[in-house]
Amino acid sequence: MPELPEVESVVRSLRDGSPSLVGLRVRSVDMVWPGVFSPLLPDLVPSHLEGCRFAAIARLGKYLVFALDCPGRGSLFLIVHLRMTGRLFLVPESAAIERHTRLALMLDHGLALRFDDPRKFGRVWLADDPETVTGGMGPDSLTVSLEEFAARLAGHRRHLKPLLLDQYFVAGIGNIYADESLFRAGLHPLTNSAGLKPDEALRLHTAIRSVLEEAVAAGGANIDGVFKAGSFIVNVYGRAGAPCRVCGTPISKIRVGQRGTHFCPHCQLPGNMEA
DNA sequence: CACTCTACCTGTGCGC
DNA sequence: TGCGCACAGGTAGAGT
Repeated sequence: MPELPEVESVVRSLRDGSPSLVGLRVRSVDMVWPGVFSPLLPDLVPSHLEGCRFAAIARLGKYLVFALDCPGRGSLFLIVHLRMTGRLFLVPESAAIERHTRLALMLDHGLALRFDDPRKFGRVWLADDPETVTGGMGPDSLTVSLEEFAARLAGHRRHLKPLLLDQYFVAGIGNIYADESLFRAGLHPLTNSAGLKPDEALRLHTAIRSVLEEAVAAGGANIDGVFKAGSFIVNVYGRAGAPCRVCGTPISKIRVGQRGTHFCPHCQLPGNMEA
């Protein structure tokens, strides 16, 4: 389940790895599953992409944004969201298309950029301006300032868990890091954002930043037997019934806004939650 | 504005 | 062993 740290890890490996994607030119496009471009008309994709050269790679929330230089048309952006199970990686062009391969871009030097996604949730866009795809998202959760975060919190009257998951509030947090951040902040997931005291808002901001920074440094999360992008060890996500690593109380699991939500009932006191 | 539900998908793991 | 089914979750969109 790629969230901000996992997406950042993909950006870094494609940009800073050897070989780097930056500088490579698209020679041809294999539209293995055209639906990946939905709702764009897939017929138009190859003619837009062929001849374009990868110039830069960035991350906006959970989106990967590839800036391309295209002969005769200037800049173009290829934008990818991995959603639940998408993976993006460089392979030798001769590598076989696999069962879950959805898109392959044939590049210079016998390389190919592959997008594999068993669940078909992941999506790819082409745009002259990435804002047409990512526009409206909140500030990046890795870099948002305390002042802006606190002001945004006060502007809503919602439970903290669904608020953190809302990409229009802050961008980049998913179910794993929402639960981990609330645990580190010592805040119950049903705490109402509008009633947060200044020190609680500070704790939450600090927790989000430190959790995400540690997870980025670790190359993403390592969730026992489920998900293994990197080596970040979770405290609550997926640990229902297991002892809290701080106090030993069994971790609780509830549903909040249709989402599995994990927390320590001792370390994360109900506070100002309603009901 | 806040919420809930549904749809989109398929691999996994459970109970029987 | 095998079957059926709940479950996992990011996001959009519709409905309450």
